[in-house]
Amino acid sequence: MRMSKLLMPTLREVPAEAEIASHRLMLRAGLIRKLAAGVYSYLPLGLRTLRKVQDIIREEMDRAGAQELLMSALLPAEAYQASGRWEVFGQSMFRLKDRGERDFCLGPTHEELFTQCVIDNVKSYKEYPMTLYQIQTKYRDEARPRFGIIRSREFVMKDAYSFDLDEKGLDISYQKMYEAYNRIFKRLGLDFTVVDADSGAMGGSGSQEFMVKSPVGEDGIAYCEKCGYAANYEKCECIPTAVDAPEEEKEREKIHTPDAHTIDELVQSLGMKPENFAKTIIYRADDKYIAAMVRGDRDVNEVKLKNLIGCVDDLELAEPDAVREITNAKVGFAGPIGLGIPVYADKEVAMMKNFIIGANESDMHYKNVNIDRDFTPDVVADIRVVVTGDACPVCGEPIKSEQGIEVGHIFKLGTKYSDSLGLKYLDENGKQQTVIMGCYGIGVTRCVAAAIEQLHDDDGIIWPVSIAPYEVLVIPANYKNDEQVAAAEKLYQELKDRGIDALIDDRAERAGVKFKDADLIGIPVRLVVGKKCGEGIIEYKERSAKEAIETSIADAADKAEEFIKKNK
RNA sequence: CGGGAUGUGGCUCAGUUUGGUAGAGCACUACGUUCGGGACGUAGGGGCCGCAGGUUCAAAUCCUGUCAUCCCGACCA
Repeated sequence: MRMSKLLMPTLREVPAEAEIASHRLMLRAGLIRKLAAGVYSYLPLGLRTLRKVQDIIREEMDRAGAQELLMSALLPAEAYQASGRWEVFGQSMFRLKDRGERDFCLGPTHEELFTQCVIDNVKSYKEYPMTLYQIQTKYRDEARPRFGIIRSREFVMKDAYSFDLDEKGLDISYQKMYEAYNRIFKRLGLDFTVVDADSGAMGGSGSQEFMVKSPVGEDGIAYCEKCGYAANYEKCECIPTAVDAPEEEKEREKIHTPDAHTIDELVQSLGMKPENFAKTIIYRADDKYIAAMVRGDRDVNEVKLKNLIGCVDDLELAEPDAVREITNAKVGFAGPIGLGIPVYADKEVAMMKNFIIGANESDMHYKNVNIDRDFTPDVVADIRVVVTGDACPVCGEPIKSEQGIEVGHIFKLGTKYSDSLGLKYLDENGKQQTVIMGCYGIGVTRCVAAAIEQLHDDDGIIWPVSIAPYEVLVIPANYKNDEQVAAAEKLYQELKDRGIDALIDDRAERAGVKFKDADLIGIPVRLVVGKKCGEGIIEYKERSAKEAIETSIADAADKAEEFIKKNK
């Protein structure tokens, strides 16, 4: 491609709307343009990269035995009504009506459609196992789109669904996808981690996320350097630790604690440490109320709590009025003694001695409280959020933490959709069985942003060869020098003849402008035909390298090709 | 959905406090000089000052409403 003909509107200045590196660079390098919040157009360079990502995904999915198909993005309401998700999705679904006032939506995800497709078209158990996938545009009306392409309202996703006759089959299908995903992200040049993830209230034994480590990531990763354990923060199991040296149980005492309704204020007024307190937090789970207890220095993990109580829909902090009614006190003085709702205590609370709790009476707390003697929780379980330094649940070493961008998720769905939609089969004994499903997603557009987030410097993008819009960029340094231009054109032609994605900067621009743009758009190899052209010498530079090296014109194409092949 | 901020030419922003009829840099067009890390000079083109009301002799500027965008949080199959 000739740059003089390429729609590549690079920006010298940073658009005010962009906060993070990938967003800034995608705008500056002319990859995308915004149409509305969370809605972007892909310009030629951006599209080429997006396509290359898709091609890699396609190759690896096909290699793993999955079949590609394509569902509509425009879907009738009925598709989601049987599974109940027409309601569940609520505001985050783009809804519309056709001219006959029938309800439609723009598909946010396609579990139901794939399940229905199999129901309609697969007639015999002999056709299983089967894995289907598509690369498709999804629509979600995010409450808050952000970070450019990382969290947008229209995005490209690869979603795959496996259909198996039994659990053992699902394990095999899942494993194949696990391996395919590892190959895909490696080929995309991403530095990623696989973490255990939450599988939601609907159960399911396996769920793993592929995370690209990045400070701008929206998910927390807890990991262990020693044994390699890694989990989503929400999922990470917590090993309870006792803080107090063993001591005698003391007499329980009611104490006056005026206006001390936070742990901080209690610590101030009583001169104790946060870990001497147990906080009791009132939640509304769907339409009933429950209490959760964790140590004063811990936080409740709402995902764990939600899974534990089997709360399907909504788990939220109780409204202040409800708290006052339940505890007979101002907000901030809740405690388990005499509380009329179920109490879920964290394992660590069960290990505490002589601790302090709210007394369900305004401005009053109890001290020297002991579990079982003074109250008995209905359930004791792991319901807290992991913190850095906690013991690794596998080997006990201190846990570390990092932020990550979720680029892939593989998940054993089980029979959620096959049950609700009726995907069954007759086995060889004529007995009716339910098909078992898995689902596997990759945020394709998000991968592009994640790659840039991880691979850039102050000057611009540093594309890995596999997804670079072009592989080699040829620059005649002085466009008025006929010798340089002719040599550059010849080199460009040779690269193209070798099947390399080559780009030539044939614009009537000064060298400085061309170099700046070259760095910004991040083409992996740059060949500059300049002053030493007459001696048969040009400059070879890899975008990731600091320095350029001189090479003969004769060798340049070989050198470039070798690098491309090696890193593709 | 709660909190905060911002809307002025394609981009970055000044002008708003103290109303007086719109400006800079970059980009664009033409010519000349320059020519290996975003050149310089001269001359140009381009703006319903987000939108709608209101106050006023006069509104980018003050008031009311509304829309949009960004940031923090909540939410996130």
